Amino acid sequence: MGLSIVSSTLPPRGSDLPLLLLLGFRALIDDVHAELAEAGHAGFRPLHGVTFKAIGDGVTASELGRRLGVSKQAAGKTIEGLEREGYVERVADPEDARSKIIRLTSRGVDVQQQAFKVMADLRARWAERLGEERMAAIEEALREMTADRETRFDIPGWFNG
Amino acid sequence: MGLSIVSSTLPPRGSDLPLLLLLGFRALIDDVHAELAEAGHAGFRPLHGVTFKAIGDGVTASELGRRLGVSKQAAGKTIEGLEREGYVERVADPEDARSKIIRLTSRGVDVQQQAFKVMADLRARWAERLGEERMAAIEEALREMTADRETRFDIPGWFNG
DNA sequence: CACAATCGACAACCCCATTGTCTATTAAGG
DNA sequence: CCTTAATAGACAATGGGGTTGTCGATTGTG
Repeated sequence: MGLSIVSSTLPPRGSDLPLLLLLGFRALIDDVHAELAEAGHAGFRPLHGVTFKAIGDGVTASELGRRLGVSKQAAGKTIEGLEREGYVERVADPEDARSKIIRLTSRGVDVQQQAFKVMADLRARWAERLGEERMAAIEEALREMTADRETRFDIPGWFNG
Repeated sequence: MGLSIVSSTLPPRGSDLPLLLLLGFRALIDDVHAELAEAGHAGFRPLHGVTFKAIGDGVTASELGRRLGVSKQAAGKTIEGLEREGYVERVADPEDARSKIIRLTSRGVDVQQQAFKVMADLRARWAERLGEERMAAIEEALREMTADRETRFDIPGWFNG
């Protein structure tokens, strides 16, 4: 393909920083899930990872809904799916008879551990190519620029609107 | 909150690189859309930006669907929405009577230009805080690590599964 | 000991994306 | 040419996933 007569307006220099961050993120996540798929977790999606992070050490369906930015009913549906695949379980809350605590099963913890390991491996691979110094500089810089922002888990709603 | 007796398994060092990239991306995108909202484009969502990128200099609904990783019907719906808000228009394809070309209106180009400008400004702000050298190093590193990946626009389907 | 608030479950609804089908148009091959 | 396959976009029917609304049970508050 050649040059088009009617070209789009050129983006100014430096406006592709968000895209670069997104591409980097996607590259890592894709590699992580490729590894997970090989390890028998083919159905595990990036969104599940976020849900796992939101679950943390255990939450109620209502709280999970709040963290994910969806209704508690929607969170319940998500949980059902993860429960069916054996990643999470619901146990009675000893301190509140209304609540059921959602927490990772050993299989869930296993996926998470594997994911963490792959991420660390990928980080090492990046460091290998970029040099440990540059790698650390990137991390430090990103930490600095995002220090005032809290980690939010409502990715789909946030992005899709 | 204190230390919980049952703590979650600790993520290994270096496994938070994806999260850092995501946080950085989100920080930038949030700031961009905050500015756009003030400029009268409150309904403009991150997903719309991706759609704009996928539209490029003009595409058919079918092609847009392929780029976004959704059916042409779904792409058509998205287009209707953007059309209603005056961001895109459909014009007949002079070379193919079946096709209608979707392209940005002047209003659409305006939002895009503004978004580009805000992104460049934010990049400058980052450079101010990190130093131009570090900023450039990050960009260069990300470019290097994502050079072999093509830019894909199927974000929602990719992430949500 | 009332009373408001919250938890999870159930039901009804809605939006959006999907598949399937249709006509019009284009491209390819004999 | 003329037939046949492929593609564009419109329309219809379906389904998944989200939403609101309601309910009984339980908790916390004054």
